[in-house]
Amino acid sequence: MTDVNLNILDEEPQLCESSDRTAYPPALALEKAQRMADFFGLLADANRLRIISLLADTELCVGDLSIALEMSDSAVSHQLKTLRALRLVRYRKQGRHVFYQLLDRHVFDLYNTVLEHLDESAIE
Amino acid sequence: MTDVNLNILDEEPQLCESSDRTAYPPALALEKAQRMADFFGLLADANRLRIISLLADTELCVGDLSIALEMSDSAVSHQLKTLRALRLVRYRKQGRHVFYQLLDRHVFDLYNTVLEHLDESAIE
DNA sequence: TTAATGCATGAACAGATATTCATGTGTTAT
DNA sequence: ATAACACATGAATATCTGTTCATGCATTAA
Repeated sequence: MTDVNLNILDEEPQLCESSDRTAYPPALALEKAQRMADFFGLLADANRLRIISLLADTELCVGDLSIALEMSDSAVSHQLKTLRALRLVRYRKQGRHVFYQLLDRHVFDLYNTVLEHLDESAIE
Repeated sequence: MTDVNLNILDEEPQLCESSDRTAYPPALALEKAQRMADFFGLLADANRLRIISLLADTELCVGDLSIALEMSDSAVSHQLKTLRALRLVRYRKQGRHVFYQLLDRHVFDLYNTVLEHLDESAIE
């Protein structure tokens, strides 16, 4: 209880201020990190997640989504625009309706992974 | 090639504007969606991802991180504050240094999942 | 043809967030 | 004791982002 260093790996570099940046383990490249961040950012909006959850199971048009999610048509449409831009959804036009469907299953896998994670451990 | 409805499931409800919200499949509850969004939001910042990538392999102090990532001490410290608030990192004080280490492996799993995903498919 | 519907979109606005800057606290070195 | 160092933090700032509002376009209904 007194030894705070108890469970720490002892082979840690302990560089501490070598001031030579190359002495440190290579960090994730900023550009790649930014692309990952953008990807996670897609899932970092509650309404977008709810749209994804619906479009994963069912093909729905904009009006359907706005009713089911109690959002405005415009808000839904804007969200779908971003999902479209990243090819996460496909859509087909039928008359004056536009039906959307989730295209990228990988995104849905991630969605489910985190959903289960939050169920077991209250992340807060 | 002419049938746009080719690969669409035919048992789709096609509700379209039933105007009864309960007629639609239940959307992810807004509160839960928000918690998921917050979780993804944690990973939606390039510098935070780079911090996570370093702390997953190595125990480092604030100064180390700021040098390795070419960020200001203050910016790093602020980021660590948010990671700390969510119990994603542990830290131990040693003299005037504070060493940080990634605590939540689940986050790192997600990190790696997306990292690999971006490697194979250029998401843009 | 005219009106109404479904959707898209640009601009404006509001809220969130990451960084910098200034400052404070505690520790080590001189 | 005094100075330098490592880190934390509040405030201010700038940027990003999601929604609303107004409008436009295409399609269907009257």
